[in-house]
Amino acid sequence: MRTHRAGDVRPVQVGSSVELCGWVASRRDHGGVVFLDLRDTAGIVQVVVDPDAVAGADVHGVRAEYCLRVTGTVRERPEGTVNPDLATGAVEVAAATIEVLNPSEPPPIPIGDRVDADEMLRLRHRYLDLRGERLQRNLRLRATVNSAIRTAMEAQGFVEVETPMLVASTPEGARDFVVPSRLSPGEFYALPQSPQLFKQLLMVGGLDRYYQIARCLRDEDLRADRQFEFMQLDAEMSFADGDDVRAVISDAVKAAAERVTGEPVGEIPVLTYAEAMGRYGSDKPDLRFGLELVDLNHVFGATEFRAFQADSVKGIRWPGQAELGRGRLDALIDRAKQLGAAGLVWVKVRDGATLESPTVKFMSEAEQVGLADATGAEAGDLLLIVAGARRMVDAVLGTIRNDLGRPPVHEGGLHFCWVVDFPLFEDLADDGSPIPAHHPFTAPHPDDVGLLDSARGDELLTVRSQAYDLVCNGWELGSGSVRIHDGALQSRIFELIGIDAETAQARFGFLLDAFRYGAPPHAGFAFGIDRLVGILAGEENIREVIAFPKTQSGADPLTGAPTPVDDRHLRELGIQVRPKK
RNA sequence: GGUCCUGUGGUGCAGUUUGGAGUGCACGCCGCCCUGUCAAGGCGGAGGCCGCGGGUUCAAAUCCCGUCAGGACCGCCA
Repeated sequence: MRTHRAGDVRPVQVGSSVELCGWVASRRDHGGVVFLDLRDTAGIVQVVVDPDAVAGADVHGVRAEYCLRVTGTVRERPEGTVNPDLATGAVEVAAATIEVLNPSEPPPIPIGDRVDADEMLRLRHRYLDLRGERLQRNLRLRATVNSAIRTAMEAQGFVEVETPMLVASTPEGARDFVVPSRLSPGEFYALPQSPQLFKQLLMVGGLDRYYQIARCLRDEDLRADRQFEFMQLDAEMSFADGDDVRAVISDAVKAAAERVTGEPVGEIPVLTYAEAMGRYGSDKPDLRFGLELVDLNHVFGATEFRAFQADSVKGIRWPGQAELGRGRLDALIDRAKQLGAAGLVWVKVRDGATLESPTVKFMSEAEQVGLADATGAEAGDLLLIVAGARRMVDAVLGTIRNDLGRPPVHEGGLHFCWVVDFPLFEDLADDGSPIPAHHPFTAPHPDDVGLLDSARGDELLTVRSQAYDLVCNGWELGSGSVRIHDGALQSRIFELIGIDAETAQARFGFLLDAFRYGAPPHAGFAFGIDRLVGILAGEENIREVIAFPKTQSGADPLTGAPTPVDDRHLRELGIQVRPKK
């Protein structure tokens, strides 16, 4: 039907006949001459129509988003009418014939690079929104990322294996989406939260290096960076440790980023969890900006200032902000309190390193000097200090750091980092048993295995694991770990987290059974494609990189999902729906 | 489960603080004019359950209560 794509027409085609298909992006009808901007997936080209000379449809009747086939001749634009904003702006197509392939009603949302339509309308008419530059660009970028990842993984000997979508439900982790079984009424499949167990079985099965761009489903509340269903690069390696896995994943992520941006991504730095929390107050630190947390414990170790007599005293130096007004300072204090701190002390640094604050009078001379030294304070800076329990101080200052300095997603380049040595347990349950931070197959750090037996209570929370996260610009892209392949150690972990042998066998028996047959040491990783694509596309919201996303309440305004189903259908499944309260 | 923001012709907004006639802006739509525009321009026109329900009031887009929808966040996401 066509010889070229509209957006591909260039001066080399001047003089030749072309046949183009696309949509009317805009029309400018001057009566005696009509300009049509014809859009297709490659871009826009200007078609010039002389109503008296053109064959086919009445050009005055053509409207926005009509689907057209245009034949004509490419010519240089007359002097002074070149449009530098268009890739095709040096040329235009003089129309010989115009064929209306399909007319269009006036579109309910504007189509183009402008993005001011209500998102509900955009989703309801997604097929129109998809015609616009933004989603076209984002979906192509996404395809590029997928392709680069596949190429990189295959080059390293990884085999793509598909795992089932109908799996067994497990009580751990996120809420499962559940699928009723017709052949076993009253029983249910779950949709996979991830291929976790299957990929470990593939290792036992000798596949050695597995990967999959896998769809994962979790029935949890949606967010700007979370949908019910999302894609992960899921991978697992045998005879490999965390370093091996991180090297492979770094390679794939870098390949994707480089294919998209054209810029090399440098070596990805590795931080320990303790370092990330200590310096950035976050396990997903945004390394695009400074404002690092400064430890002040050595300065205020013997202080008379009651507010600073605490487990941890830390601060942030905010350069050049000493003129901040009372209102902003009070807002920072409120923010700190809202985040769980008892308060927040601000100190303004004046000329000659004089400190100004309602609290300076409580600090000794040596403490004031020490504070200025430790933070590297210069005249004009503002210091923000929080004291209290160590975890709270880090968390509060980490959040405030992001409040103060975090740039929009499209600014500041790409700053990946690995965070390693995560704690094995995130907290203690009410009965005192530790709650796993990752999943129960995560191997403890080799240096801390002894602690599993000796540690009591809170001490267990210091046990490190061999779990690691990949972070970019403050977004958690994904996580992985070295898995336990030793049956005795696995039993010990189950015991610690309060899963007795019987329960473990009932839930994970098939995996534990498999591990009895010479399971290889293995480690793996999974990261979210949607989030990576979001960052690379400069989008704050992953709905912008998904063709057909759902709203925050889990609805699809286009198809109307979710919907009720027929009673007959329910009866077949042995399901009765309870009336709403 | 919770906190906050938003809801006004087809679209994007202003109007809500301080109640007084559906008032306004831009885009789009319809008609006419127009041979170099590119978000074309000119003239004219149509188009409204102010999300929905209730309350207060002589009077509600505006104040109050509830509810629905969308969004941001907390909880949740091993």
